Amino acid sequence: MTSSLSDPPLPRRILLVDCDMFFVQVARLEDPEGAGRAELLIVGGSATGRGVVTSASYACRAYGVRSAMPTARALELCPDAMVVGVSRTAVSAKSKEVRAALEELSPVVQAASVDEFYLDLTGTERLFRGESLEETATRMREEVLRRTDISVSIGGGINRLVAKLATRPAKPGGVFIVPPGGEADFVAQLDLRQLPGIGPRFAAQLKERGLVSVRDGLAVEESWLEGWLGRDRARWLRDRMRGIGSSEVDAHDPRKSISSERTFSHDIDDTAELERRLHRLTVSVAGQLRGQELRARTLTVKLKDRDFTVRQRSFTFPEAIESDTHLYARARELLGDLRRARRIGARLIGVGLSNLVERDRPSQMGLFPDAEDVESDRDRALNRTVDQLRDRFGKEAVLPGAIVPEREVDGSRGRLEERAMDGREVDE
DNA sequence: TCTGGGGTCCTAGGACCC
DNA sequence: TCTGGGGTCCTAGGACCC
Repeated sequence: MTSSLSDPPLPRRILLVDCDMFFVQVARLEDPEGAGRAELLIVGGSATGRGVVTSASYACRAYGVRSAMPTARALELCPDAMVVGVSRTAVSAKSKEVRAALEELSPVVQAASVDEFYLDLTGTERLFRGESLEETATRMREEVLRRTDISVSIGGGINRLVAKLATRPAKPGGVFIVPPGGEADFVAQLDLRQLPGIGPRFAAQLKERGLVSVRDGLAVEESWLEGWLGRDRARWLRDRMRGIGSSEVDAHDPRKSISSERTFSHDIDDTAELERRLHRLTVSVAGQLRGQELRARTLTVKLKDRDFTVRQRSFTFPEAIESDTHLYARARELLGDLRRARRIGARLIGVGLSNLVERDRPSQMGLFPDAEDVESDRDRALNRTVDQLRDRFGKEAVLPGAIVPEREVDGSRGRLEERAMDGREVDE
């Protein structure tokens, strides 16, 4: 029964499970009496007055509303729409539910985003008793809906690219499988702009050269394409136009970065105020970092200027670190660099951590016992204690006095700060 | 109309090493 | 003494995706 080396390899069976207008569905489940009853529903931020559409119901899309569109614009197109927000916590919890349901139905599941999951069902042919991939996908769709109340669409094919492209004809709430061998014909019906990796900018450049559909692209000389794009990009495009792509689905794909950014309701030109915002964000991402038992080597601070210029500065530590104080001390310097380079009102500030390593992996270097950029065990113990305090008493309990002792603190924060500094007193 | 927040990946130049 | 080529790491910026 086991396959031998002489058997031809079976075609891969890759599915992409894509939640239909995920944020809208979550908002409706969270508020059945309000959002749940609104046919015309937009999920998006308007808290700052600078919000954009995160997701819109299909009824709204009929009016031309699209995600990433400024909410104000969406309301012009569709004045009767209800606009709501939805908590990240609820979205993330629902995403985990969908993933857990899929993990019971498929051997390999990789989350590609909060609402997309790749499945590799290669090798399940016998397990599913000769069921076609389409039948399997249909069964999964129904099972996910039953278990999580989330409607999904499923695309399938021999690789990730084709599975992803197949979700388009599958929507809304259906299944579409591209049969093995049918990839090139399937992709040839599309426009270049629909291929993942071809965004507004590249699509415009292609159009300038008369290339709009995949057929247009396939008709040009490859040497011409190489002359324009260079060998690597030309090859990349040629493969995509033929439906050729990777079929690797990796359930253990590690996280590569953690970041947080905020757009202000009004531009900020005051460096001290920017530092306060930066401090809050840094404490938040550092908390996420420790929560995932990671450390970071690279820290990046980002500003979006009033005129939408995005600038960033980053610093790589000799060793991966995790403590609020060390990260913020360096973040503050990076912000200083950015401010010196261009002193102008900012509409957004952000902070990111990358070059992540698992916390308990032995250090790669260990050669910098005296360097000021290396944190001590005591620094780490302090931060973990603060995390425990926050878990017990809420996020605001230890913010921000314990982290920035030089800033003014009122009496109660002062006491908390001392308890946090002592560590053992609150350790369990 | 006035432009979010969370990510991934790529490129290109400079430093540094062999 | 002068010159070079490859590999890796770091930084800044940008395209793209959901």
